[in-house]
Amino acid sequence: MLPLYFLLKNFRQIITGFAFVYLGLLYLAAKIKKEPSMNKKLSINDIANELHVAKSTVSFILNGKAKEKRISDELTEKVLQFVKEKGYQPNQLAKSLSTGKTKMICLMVEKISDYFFSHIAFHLEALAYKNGYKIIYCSTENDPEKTKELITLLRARHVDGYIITPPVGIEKEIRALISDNLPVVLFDRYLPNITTDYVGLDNYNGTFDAVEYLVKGSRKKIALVTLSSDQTQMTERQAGYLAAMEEHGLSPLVLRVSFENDTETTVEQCVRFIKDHSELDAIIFATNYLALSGIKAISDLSLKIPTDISLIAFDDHDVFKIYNPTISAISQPLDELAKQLFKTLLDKLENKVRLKDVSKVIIQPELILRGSTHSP
Amino acid sequence: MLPLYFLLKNFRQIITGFAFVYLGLLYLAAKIKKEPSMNKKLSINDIANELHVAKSTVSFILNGKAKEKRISDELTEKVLQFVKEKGYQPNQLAKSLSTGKTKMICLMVEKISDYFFSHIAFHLEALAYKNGYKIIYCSTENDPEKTKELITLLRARHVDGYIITPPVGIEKEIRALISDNLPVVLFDRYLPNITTDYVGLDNYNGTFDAVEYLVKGSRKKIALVTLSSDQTQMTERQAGYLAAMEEHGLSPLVLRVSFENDTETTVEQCVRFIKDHSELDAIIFATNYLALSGIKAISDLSLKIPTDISLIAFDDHDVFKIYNPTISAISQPLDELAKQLFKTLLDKLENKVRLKDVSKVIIQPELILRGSTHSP
DNA sequence: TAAAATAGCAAAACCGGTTTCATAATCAGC
DNA sequence: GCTGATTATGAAACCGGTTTTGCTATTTTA
Repeated sequence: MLPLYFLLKNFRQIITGFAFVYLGLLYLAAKIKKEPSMNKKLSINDIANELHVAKSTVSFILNGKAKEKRISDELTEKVLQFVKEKGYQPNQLAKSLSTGKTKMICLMVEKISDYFFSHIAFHLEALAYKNGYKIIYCSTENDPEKTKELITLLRARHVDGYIITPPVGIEKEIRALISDNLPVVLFDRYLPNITTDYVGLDNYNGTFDAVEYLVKGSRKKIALVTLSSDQTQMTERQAGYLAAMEEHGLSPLVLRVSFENDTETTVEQCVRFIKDHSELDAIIFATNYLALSGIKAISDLSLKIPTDISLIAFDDHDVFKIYNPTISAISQPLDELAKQLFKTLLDKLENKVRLKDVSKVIIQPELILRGSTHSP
Repeated sequence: MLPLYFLLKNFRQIITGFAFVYLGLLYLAAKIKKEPSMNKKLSINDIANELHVAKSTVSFILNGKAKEKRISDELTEKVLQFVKEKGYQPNQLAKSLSTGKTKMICLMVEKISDYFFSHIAFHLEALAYKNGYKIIYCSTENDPEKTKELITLLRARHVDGYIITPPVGIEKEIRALISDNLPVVLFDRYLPNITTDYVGLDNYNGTFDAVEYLVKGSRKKIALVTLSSDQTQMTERQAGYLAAMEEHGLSPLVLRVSFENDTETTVEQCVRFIKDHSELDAIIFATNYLALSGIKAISDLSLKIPTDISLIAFDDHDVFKIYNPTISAISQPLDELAKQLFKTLLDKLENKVRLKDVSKVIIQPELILRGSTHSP
């Protein structure tokens, strides 16, 4: 107890001593701080100091809560004027840290350079921009391990929501996101065991209708060239094809190409496939880049499109419009997909829809008929 | 002085009173905090509390400064073990706020869905990933006003560096970035009045060599189809063409197409152009999408490639490899460009190179000869 | 006319990290 | 036995916002 007693007894002297030291330090600090004249960005503290107001007051005014917090019009005007003059931009990092919202969303696709994904990215960005969001993109390259790591990294950055084309094998991580109340919208393909928002194409109808159309054009030997992939969009496309073939009593013929093939290998495989099945009169390609390889193969074999063989590609491509002949496609409405995708996510982000309520949006593809198919 | 004196006199009692109140509050706070059992993420504070250490100590250990700060191996091990068990991920926002580094870079291109840009984006992402960076992309759509706003938004988010394909008219903003010591690498095109890092193609040589090649193949009437744009990459391509034509004593012929054209309009303009100049025996297209329109035009006119007319496109495209005939291209080495681009930026970000020292990297294009050109 | 309500703003706590400074304990040297 | 250096760690300031709480002066109500 003695030291405490000593303290008490000499309280005033001690305080006085400290006060002088403190003043001295203040002076020095001011001296030092003024010196560098750095072009440091204006902070809310600077504004508060310069105007001799509390920073809370400034914060309220800047966030449009002046009325609510009963701050005088006079002061409000003064602050707004000052901010406008100085061109103050609040630090988003600080804002994010305190609010917990980053206004960033993650776009995780298979490969950003793909025609389909880069176009979705473009449309999404426009929508995000309008709503004050920024997009971080990443490519999963269909690697579950890489994807898991990406999710970890993005969680550390506290992005507000996720748009993902999931590779199989990341069910646990998606579930973790959901159970932590982070909005996730799956896209293009889904994970069968996971209940969450999804936006995608009616792949089944796409190939089904394509087969129907070819059949009407008197094609009988219709093959499907697809990827050896168990992703839903691929299995659906195949299912649609098989169902339509069965419905018309035709025997299906499917070539499955490895995902890891380079273009040359795929072309070779197509060439052999077509040679081995000389009776073929039509091919449906399950993706646009498979179609590109297929076209090359057909060209190498000197077959005529559509006389010898009719073609329909899943997913449109700029090239299909200018190739000779032009190539028919089962087209995904890119802007509509992006729109639905963003709306679904935004509804969750802005709590217009409860997190638990899932929505599935299935967009209908459009069969765009061009020169590569006979009209019925 | 009286109240102060009163305070001093009753100091101990007051303290005791406060102590009890404090303890009571602590208890309540604990009660309340425990109740929700939220799955709130582990913070460095939680770790410090649970292990009864200061958070500074934890921070040092986690940042590999244990040795430097002479923290005992024992404690270090204990903390690391705990962190590993609980799977702690530090909050990047907090980290960024205090360090001033976000480990994010901005990729600002003309349009992310373009073949060229989306491929650059893909390569860049891979490099960024390896180095712990994330990329925010945005499309300028060549609109200086939009671009200015984008820069403002990204500055507020404190991205560490910028990779930009600049539209003309944002000189001031770029200068502002530079003078605030933010690394900026311009790319694909540059702003003549601004001294900063740049990575781009030798556009001049690209068209120059293309003309040379065509001339060697006995082509005399060589036209250039380009954009009516004053961006450097375009003016350079045109300059290379004009210089080569002059060198060979040939009279140049240039069609300038508006940037805002839709595909149909461009095709029409090409058709008219070719019709109006029936003597044409070769065309160089200044971009790959112009070439696509041009090919369509030529196909519509039933001209034979390369018999009637030879073709070379600036910037390769997947389609050029499969079109019949295949299309020759002045190819930009995408991975090399991305590599140099990222290296230039990273050198600045990691202070391997001083901010003021600018580097210009000019990549040589590769003339890829395919079916659309006669061999000399 | 005193008590209660409200206007108007300041102060402080908080978000989750990093970094500087302080302190206590031990040990070497004079 | 006192001083000074070293070791090992804790406390606190800071980054720049948001939000809760607190305080005073005035106005309204009983």
